Amino acid sequence: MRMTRQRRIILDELRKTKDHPTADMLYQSVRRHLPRISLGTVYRNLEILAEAGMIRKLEFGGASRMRFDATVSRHSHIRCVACGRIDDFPLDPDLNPEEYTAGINGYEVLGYNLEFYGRCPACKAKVK
Amino acid sequence: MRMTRQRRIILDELRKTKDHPTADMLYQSVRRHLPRISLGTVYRNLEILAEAGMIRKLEFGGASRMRFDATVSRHSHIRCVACGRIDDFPLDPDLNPEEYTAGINGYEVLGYNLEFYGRCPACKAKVK
DNA sequence: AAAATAATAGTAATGATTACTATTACTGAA
DNA sequence: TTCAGTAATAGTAATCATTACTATTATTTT
Repeated sequence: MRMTRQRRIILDELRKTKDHPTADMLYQSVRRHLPRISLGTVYRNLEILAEAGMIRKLEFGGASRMRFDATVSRHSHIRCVACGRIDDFPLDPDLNPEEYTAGINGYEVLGYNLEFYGRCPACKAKVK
Repeated sequence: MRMTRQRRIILDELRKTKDHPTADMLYQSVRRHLPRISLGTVYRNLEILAEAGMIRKLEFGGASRMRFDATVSRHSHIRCVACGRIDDFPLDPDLNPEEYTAGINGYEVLGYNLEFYGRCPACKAKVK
């Protein structure tokens, strides 16, 4: 993977912020450095950086648009149902979700979603 | 809310299946009973039924399309990363997510997403 | 039954994302 | 260093799920 000027600046801009921007938000801030960059380049590079494990792609339930996160270490998110803001917070693997409900980052916690992913019996058999 | 023929059949078709269909999948099966129904009607009614708490809307991370679930009681989901299949499974509020990893429904469990939602400090202050 | 209201079918619009294409910028071997 | 090969880009068009719109139809209320 070539670290092009465009790719470098996209990564830098993402790392500068803590607010899990959408592709378009990043496009706006990257344009201040590279006025001729195209939105497609931003999307493509975010995809490539995510595949390389350098950033994370968040497809947050309830939000239509994809969001991106430069923090790749394990952590969780809390989203404000009123304004859509998303904050990081540390995930404690020894806690069950119910035990977090006493105020995360000053939020009033309303609930959580816990979804698992894996390989179903049929696909497990197929690949192996 | 009027329980129109269309709305009734959409609800019935959703209740018949366990595989969390998309709006379009439901549209296909409802059309077998109402050949002239429109996709917009399916979307609108799914929205109305979800608001009434009669069904649940799943916006599963990693899946682009919305999915619908006639089971409104508390439960969780596991998605196959290979084929996209989504299965239900019971959520135990006393377990932390790590403790589920010993095979859910015959799945090979690869991981989980835990996301919280609530009201952020700013919005909490605003509304009250 | 007439008036008021809600829902529908069909179609058009929206908006995020992806695909395409000609051009440009690297890379690495001769 | 040069030049052939390859990757990446800008700009634009296409895709596709969802939502909005509108004239018409169905249901409820008075």
